[in-house]
Amino acid sequence: MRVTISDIAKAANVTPSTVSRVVAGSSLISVKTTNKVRRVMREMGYHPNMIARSLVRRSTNIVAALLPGSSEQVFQHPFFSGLLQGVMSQAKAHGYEVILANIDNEAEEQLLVEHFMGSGVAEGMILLVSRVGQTSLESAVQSAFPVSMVGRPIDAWVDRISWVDSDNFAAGYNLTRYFLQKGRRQIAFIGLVSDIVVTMDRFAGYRHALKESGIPLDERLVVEGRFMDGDEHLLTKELLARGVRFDGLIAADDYQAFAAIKLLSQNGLTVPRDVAVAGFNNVPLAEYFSPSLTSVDVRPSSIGEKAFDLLYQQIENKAGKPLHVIVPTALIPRASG
Amino acid sequence: MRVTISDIAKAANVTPSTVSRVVAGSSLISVKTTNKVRRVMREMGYHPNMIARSLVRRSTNIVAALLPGSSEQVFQHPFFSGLLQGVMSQAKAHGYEVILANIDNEAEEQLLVEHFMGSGVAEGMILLVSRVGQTSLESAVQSAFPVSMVGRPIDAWVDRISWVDSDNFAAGYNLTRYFLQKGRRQIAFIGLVSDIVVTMDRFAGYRHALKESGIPLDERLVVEGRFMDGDEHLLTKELLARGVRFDGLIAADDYQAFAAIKLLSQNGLTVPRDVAVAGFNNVPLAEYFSPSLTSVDVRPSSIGEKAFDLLYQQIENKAGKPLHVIVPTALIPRASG
DNA sequence: CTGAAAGCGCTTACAG
DNA sequence: CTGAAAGCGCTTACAG
Repeated sequence: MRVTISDIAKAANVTPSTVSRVVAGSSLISVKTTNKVRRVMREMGYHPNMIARSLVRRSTNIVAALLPGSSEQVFQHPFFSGLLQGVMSQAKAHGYEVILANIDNEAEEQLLVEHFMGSGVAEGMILLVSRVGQTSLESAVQSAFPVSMVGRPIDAWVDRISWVDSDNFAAGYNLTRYFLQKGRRQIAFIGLVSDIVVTMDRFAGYRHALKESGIPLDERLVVEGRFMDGDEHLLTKELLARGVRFDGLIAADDYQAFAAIKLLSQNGLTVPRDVAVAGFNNVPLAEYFSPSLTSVDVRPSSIGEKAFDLLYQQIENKAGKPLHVIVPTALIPRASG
Repeated sequence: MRVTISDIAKAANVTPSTVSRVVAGSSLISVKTTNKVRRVMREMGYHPNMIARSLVRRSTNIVAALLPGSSEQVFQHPFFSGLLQGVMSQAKAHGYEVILANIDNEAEEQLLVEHFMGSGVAEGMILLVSRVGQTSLESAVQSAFPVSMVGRPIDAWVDRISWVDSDNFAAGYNLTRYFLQKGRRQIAFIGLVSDIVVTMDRFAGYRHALKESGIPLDERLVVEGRFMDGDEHLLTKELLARGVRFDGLIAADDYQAFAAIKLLSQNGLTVPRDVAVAGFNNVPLAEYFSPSLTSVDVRPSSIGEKAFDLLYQQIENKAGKPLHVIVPTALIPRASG
């Protein structure tokens, strides 16, 4: 049997109240009593039961982190690992535990959100999700349950919830400008997905840079589609199938860029000589790949840290207004373009 | 204020006991009462407080997963992502939540283990750690706190604790045989670390295969060292510095193999023509790399699933003996050798 | 400085 | 089939 506070109280000839105060480090208790109780606790191997404490304090020091999708690819994507790492380091710094949950589908998302709001286990939740329009958040927002999310939500939600995002517009703009300055003129953009805000923002930056340079947007150079798990090359395949010449290629994600480089070389095109290629996320592989990949570091662990910080602020101050943080990005030029 | 079981009881004109039974789905309660209570619960938006429930049931349906190291590299290594994915899918299947914790250093490991054993939050813990000799487990094993770990522990612990491991000896053996059959004779092994059992086992398989073929082990072809975070190339650098010819190279981890290929080519050696190269873990990049990397799939998500299963068995049956599971590996031949 | 008492929100023998 | 009561292991006003 576990040793409880009243076991200690008996052994130390005090009441549970006193033991509790010693555990809490109260300065009310005399040094003598404190020492005696401490000794008994040590001897008997006492550990406070956090569940009981949580029940009375109404706080668990636990937050939930919800990861979208259970697909291997999503789970293993370095962006999410980075996010998680940031969340966990800040959680640890503030004495919080992190419950990790993955969302298999939209129906489950609703259930999970309600579960975490209702069960009293988590004091708040972080949605590691960029996809939006999530009705699942409606109840959370209305009941002022602390929530923060990664990725800017759609406009209607933008001020109702705390979020962190990269400056994806600037990142897309800068990357495109970089290619333009290197003399590229027919720059393709692949991996646009209309309900993934991140890709839309990057694309908007790309479009703006072209416009600024007086280059008309050629829609045949834009390939939409959410491909992963080894199907990323289909984007480039489609692009090639359109038969339009291009000398630059920007992919919404590094893995799509890797697949592009591979497919281009299979089609007799040399990177960067014939086509400059770049991606987003600066995954570890970007450095190892041959040619090494020009990419944009979005600092996922910083994003994760901020996501926790925003959540923490809401937990501390329930009345506070939702806040937004933009984490800057950094262009990492490498051999691919 | 949250709605509690007694709020529901009042509104439905029954006692808390009855509501509790309805929540639990007890068949004792009349259909009429059940329906009435259910309706009230729905109307008032009742969610059971899991903390209170856990306190009385003495079970939280939460397990802890402890991840070694906080370094980016470890956290982002696909092997650990795979492990985590497996753990989480089985946890979900059994109605468990997973608290993720990372261990920054050995001192913290001890604290974390004690925390999770003592606080009553987690019903058991999974150590996603191969490193061993861990005195931190002594107390867990003695108090019969459910634990499972990934990676075979040292001999003294092998029957005291449940664990899952790959058949690393066989994997090392098979990979070496594969190179031998392709006519390679001077096969180097890099990334051996004496206190990482995984690498020792892979190395033992390598040595055994050589011996079986009557090829003496040349110690100058074995490079020890735990390198990560971009320093992996130092292993190959050391190997080259020794000035001994080799036509095969086996790295304890794929990332070390990538770094090797890169460094070899910088030194004018072509893979696989001059040197066949292979690694372990079959990370997603292995397929994308140029040349694609021969590797060993260790099925990390299966390992994670088993690790949860073993833990679950102990939670269900505290008296049960520790169990061991070996997950088979698969050699994935690719262009590098 | 310390104690007695109430209470956090549940569950579950025990009665009827 | 339902209720009254005790209890899970803590914390914290209230008293002294």
